[in-house]
Amino acid sequence: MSKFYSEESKFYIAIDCIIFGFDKEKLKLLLIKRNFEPQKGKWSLMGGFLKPGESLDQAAERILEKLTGLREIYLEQLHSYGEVDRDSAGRVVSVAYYALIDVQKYNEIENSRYTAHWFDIDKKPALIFDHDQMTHDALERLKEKSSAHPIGFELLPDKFTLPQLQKLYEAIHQTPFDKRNFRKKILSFNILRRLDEKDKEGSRKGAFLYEIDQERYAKLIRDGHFQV
Amino acid sequence: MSKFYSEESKFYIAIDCIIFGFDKEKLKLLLIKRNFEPQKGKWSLMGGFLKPGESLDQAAERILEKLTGLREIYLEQLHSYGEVDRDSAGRVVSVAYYALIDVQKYNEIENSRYTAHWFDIDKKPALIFDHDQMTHDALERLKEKSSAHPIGFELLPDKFTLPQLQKLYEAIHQTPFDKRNFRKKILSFNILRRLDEKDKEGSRKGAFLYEIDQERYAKLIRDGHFQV
DNA sequence: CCAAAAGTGTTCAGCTTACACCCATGA
DNA sequence: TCATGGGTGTAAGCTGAACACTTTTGG
Repeated sequence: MSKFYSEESKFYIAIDCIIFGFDKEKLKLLLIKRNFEPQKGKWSLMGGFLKPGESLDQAAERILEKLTGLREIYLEQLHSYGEVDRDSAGRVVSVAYYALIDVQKYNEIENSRYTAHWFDIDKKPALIFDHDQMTHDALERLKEKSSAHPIGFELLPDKFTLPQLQKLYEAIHQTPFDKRNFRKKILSFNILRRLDEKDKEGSRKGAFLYEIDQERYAKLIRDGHFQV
Repeated sequence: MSKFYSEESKFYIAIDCIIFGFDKEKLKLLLIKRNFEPQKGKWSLMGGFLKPGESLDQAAERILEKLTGLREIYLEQLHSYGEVDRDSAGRVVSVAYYALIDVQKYNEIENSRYTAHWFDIDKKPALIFDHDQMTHDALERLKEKSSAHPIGFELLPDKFTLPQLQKLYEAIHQTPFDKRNFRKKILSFNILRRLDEKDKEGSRKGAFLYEIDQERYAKLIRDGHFQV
């Protein structure tokens, strides 16, 4: 099989997942207490090692599912990290992926294999190795990406209100938006259907729930004229 | 050293470089005739294997220098490719980088170790493995990146004319720009100094040469208000 | 009846786009 | 003198940003 390359060196390849969530108020990050050495007991991103029979993408899906139980999640490769000393226990090149999930979907699932916790993005603890760097890079990517592609919806439940969507974009960009301009912009894409139903959690008056018109949404992603 | 991970699998890690150039007319791609098996004699991207003592970035720099003799080149990680069967000779995960270089600088260098050739981007031959995919992805990234960051200048010589710069942006975006609007926009960034010198290669009249005001250029990159 | 969040339009400035003619020069 | 590419300004439309009041309802 590898007869041509046999004099070359081989390396461990890890996959690390930056898992973003949103709980109607704040942008969250799912972290685990590392249950193996080195650095056992410290907070870290969910990760694992690449196995021979799987592609990088498949490994990322496997690792994400192992923690959250969820499949068909928005998952995108971020960057590969290859400093020689990045992992204190050996030479490991890590390919980072970031994922967007609806916190409620994860919370419904019993998961006892890991000690996991959702942290507010601005209150996360220091992480092992270069995981802080990865998290920072992922947030930057999320900012860019969510400006030009309607991926923000991946973080919300199927039904959501416009104030919730706005809070999400404000959390990602860490800056407030004007309510009227934001609504005008979002509604102009014509991908939301207003339901005859209100969510009264946030206020006395209640805010209308919306759902995505999947057909128009798919079309918008293809044509790509989304710009928040 | 690796006592913690010793039951995990290891992999070959390759670095492949998508090397873009510009020759005052067209966007080019530097390819080599592969001089080792498998697929010896086919056109491919310049690549090599990661070695134990170097980071991914260092490996990319080493490999780029080996082909072009150039250091301090614009070089950025693109994506990692990890399909199980992407390399027909074994399991290899490849981390792709793209580089921007001034064709003239490369041409001045004698290089006999490789059979290399600059291809017009739209006339490149079919490449081995998933290198066509990598090239496609790199061009997309270059489009995005050059819209929001002034990296186009990396592809030009120290002195260049505005028609040349425009041709470059047209080549990258594969679409024509309006001459007056393009000049207005570029000059509005205040990062170019017009010299008292003309380049007469392109026309009878000759076009003024410009050079970059490095100070303002660095400032613009920091502040990031560039938008073509 | 009051507090708290939801919902709703208009105006202005700045940017993007479209567009046509004269200039300088070498052959 | 003419063919070729270089250089220049203005007007119209569009988009993004700023801004304040009314509505609903639970307590």
